[in-house]
Amino acid sequence: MAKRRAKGAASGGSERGGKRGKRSTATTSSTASTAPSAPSAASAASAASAPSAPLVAGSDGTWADVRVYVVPLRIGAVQGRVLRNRVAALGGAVHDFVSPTTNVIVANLDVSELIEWLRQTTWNESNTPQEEPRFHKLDYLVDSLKQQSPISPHDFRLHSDEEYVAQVKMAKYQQYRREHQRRADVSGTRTVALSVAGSDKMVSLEVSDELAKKRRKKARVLASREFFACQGAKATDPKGNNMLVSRQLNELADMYKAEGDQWREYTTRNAARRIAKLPFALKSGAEATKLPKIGKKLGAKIQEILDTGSLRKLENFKADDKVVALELFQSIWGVGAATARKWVHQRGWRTLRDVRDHADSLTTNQAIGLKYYHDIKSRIPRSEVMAIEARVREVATAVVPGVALTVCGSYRRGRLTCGDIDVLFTHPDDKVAVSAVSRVVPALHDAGLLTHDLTSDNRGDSYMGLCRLGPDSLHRRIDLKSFKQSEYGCALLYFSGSEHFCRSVRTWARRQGYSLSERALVRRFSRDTKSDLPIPGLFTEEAVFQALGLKYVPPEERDI
DNA sequence: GCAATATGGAC
DNA sequence: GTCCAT
DNA sequence: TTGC
Ligand SMILES: O=c1ccn([C@H]2C[C@H](O)[C@@H](COP(=O)(O)OP(=O)(O)OP(=O)(O)O)O2)c(=O)[nH]1
Ligand SMILES: [Mg+2]
Repeated sequence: MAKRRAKGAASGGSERGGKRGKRSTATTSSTASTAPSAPSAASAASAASAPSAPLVAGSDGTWADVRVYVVPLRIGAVQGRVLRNRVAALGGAVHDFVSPTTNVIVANLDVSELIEWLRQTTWNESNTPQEEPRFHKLDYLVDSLKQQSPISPHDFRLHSDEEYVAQVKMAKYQQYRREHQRRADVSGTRTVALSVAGSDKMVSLEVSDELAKKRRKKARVLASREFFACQGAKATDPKGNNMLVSRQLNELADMYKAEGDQWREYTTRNAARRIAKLPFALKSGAEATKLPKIGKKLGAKIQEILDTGSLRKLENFKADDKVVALELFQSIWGVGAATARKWVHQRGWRTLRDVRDHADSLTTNQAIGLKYYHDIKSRIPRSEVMAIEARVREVATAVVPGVALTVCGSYRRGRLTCGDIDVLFTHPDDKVAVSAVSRVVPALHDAGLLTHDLTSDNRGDSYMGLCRLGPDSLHRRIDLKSFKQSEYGCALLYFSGSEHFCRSVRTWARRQGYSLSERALVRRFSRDTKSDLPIPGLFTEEAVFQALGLKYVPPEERDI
């Protein structure tokens, strides 16, 4: 069955860095002698004597939390001094430089000039605001100072002001990407994990790795990890600025999937994910094409959505009964793009009834998928997963003493409902570990929990099938997999997903010269060894993250 | 022209 | 090798 | 569909 991907709510990441940008060396300074124009009549001078007014949206109406930097361009010395004194007199802080605590930046520039200023400035740890500052035009500060009663930025020329902020944010985002195209940090250490006798706990040690240290010299220019979805830590924009766009692109991806167009699906869905997490509203398709992996075609589609609220290409797909049927058929477990295409285009089928009427042309698994179509489609409440886990654990420990099992997948990521149950098994004895599933499966059948097999080879280390708690419960999809303890870190990382997270980690690994599978992390043929070199000791997920130079991400934050 | 995760079972 | 799955 |  083709699982429908998460709706526009997911966050995403681009795994391919943008082009390398030249770094400007210009530095910002409050004493910059660059103010080009003569002081015009300081419009702010007349702003005197007003009581407090808020400068930041949602502030408490005082200036206490306002820490402002005034860009010293197109602002005369006199006007600048007056503004700064005024803010200070009302209790706000005035910064001579942009600092980590600056939260308001005021500039008497148009957007392109401000973008240029951002570009010309070398941003580093000491001058990059920790929280996204608000950008405002000079008028904003002047008017805020002038007001008797408090005004919020949203009351003030809402449209142009928000537009200004959005454009600047995009420029800053791109600046950030450019600045972070840098050399990978090859740590020169690697992790060794030791299993502790009589326990399934393991200990990680970091040891010096002479090989890695040698490699440090040869480290090539690699993408920076913060641009990978698996390190993004960015959730969907809570304000839902671009919901309309991201939802429709995600639906378009569903249509491409229905047609079996894997790569259009992939790019479109990633675009939808990344747009969903932008912290500001897209204003045009052209603006969107500044994001990596959003090119001309997607830009035009986004523009159409912004203009008309809908996308003709998507509407056409949705109105096409062939496409609707393709999607329907692929939602049967065991039916993929090729089979659906055959049924629709060669046999003219359109409904589940059509499929049911030709049951003889189904594979064994498809027949099961069709019979339990609705059971399999419905999501499993977390509580039911826990009940199934308890039964599996009970049976498994009885038949394989000392076995350890972990329910992974969306359950481990903390989802309240799950599409299926994904269970990993291991055991301190490798021989027992790899045979765990094949020993447990017959016992689960005997216990009445397993009802249908979707894998027939029952000697393997992997099982797929249906299970149910009892005659009043729905049939649920369940996957069981066995791994050696030495593979368990990689196995947990794989089986816990999400799919997008998994692909992101593996793409990152490949960029670093590794290949990551559910069993192992291997260094791809290093000249010296002439063949692939498995990294030993990856008993835990932490060890795998560390070996890859990634910050550990708990399962709950992998739900991207 | 090619890669975009990596792997395994069924046929 | 293709299809389908995770 | 995008980017190299
Ligand atoms: O194409 C895929 C699909 C899945 N996986 C991994 C990640 C995923 O988390 C795990 C289990 O897959 P499943 O399909 O069960 O996804 P899930 O994350 O558990 O979500 P659901 O609630 O739909 O089961 O297998 C992949 O690597 N590639
Ligand atoms: Mg699952």
